[in-house]
Amino acid sequence: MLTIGTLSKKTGTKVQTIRYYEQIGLMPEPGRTEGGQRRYDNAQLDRLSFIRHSRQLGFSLDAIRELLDLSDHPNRPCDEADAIARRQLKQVEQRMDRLKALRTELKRMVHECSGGRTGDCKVLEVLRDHSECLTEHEEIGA
Amino acid sequence: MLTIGTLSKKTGTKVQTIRYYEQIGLMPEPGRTEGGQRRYDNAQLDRLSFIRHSRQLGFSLDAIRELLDLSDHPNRPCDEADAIARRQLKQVEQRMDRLKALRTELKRMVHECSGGRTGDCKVLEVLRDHSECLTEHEEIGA
DNA sequence: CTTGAACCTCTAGCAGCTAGAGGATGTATC
DNA sequence: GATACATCCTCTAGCTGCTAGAGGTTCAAG
Repeated sequence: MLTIGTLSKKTGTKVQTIRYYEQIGLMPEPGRTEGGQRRYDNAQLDRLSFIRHSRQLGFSLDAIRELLDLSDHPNRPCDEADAIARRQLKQVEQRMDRLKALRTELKRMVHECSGGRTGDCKVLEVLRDHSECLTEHEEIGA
Repeated sequence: MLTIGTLSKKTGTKVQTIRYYEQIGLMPEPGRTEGGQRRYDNAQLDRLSFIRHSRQLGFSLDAIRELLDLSDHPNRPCDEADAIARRQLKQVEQRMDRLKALRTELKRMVHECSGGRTGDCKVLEVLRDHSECLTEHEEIGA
């Protein structure tokens, strides 16, 4: 019987976060002591580890919900899990591409700054005028 | 005299977002018609473009606030603007590193999935057991 | 039996918007 | 001048994924 604090330490998840996962139905409601404190078993520890690990790989809570669901039904074909992972991979690659463009632009900005007055600062100039950009970049909401 | 809708179209910013920027003090309060509708001038259009462009480059609203402030004082040395851009560049590079590790892991997951049942799906298996990971990855909150 | 760490619930906050309700204004056309 | 209708207004609440704090209770060790 594990307390929420133990679970927290074992998985590196904040206590509040565990309760949050329960609230949104990602973690099941655990048993309680007479006094009303949560007590977990190993299955729940595994589930939380799964969630955390998936989060580290960048999956959204919705995606994780699906993955958990698939994981709970070992006889279903695993195409879906595969598709979710592929989707995630694609997203990661897209984000990387965008970041690459940003890096190029930022490097150029920083490089060209000659250390004078803000009035002729290249950094600010570039920000003022998009047309100076050599690469395409659209980061917002990434 | 530009309406908020015109500003919106010219900068690719949602009307609501412009009002939000005003609310948090990033955009100045514009003039109003007798009826109370906002009317902008070109200086304000430039300012919004600056903000948007900075957002596209991934700067936080706080960073943008600083950059705008610097931009408003052309006689100050531009070290600060430079420092902000460097900071941003560093962040972008860190995010790229993390994404690279994630991509490796995701690729491996997807690659090893043989298309059977979820019960022996490699994707789910990897998520279940962090120790199978070949690379370090810590993405959460990135 | 007392102490004190860990637990409980509840509310509100973070970034950076976005959406919708419910109503007023501005402009073009007749 | 009337009408139509796109656009504007304010206000509130929602999104993701947590995180922090107030104010109070429970558990386990000594």
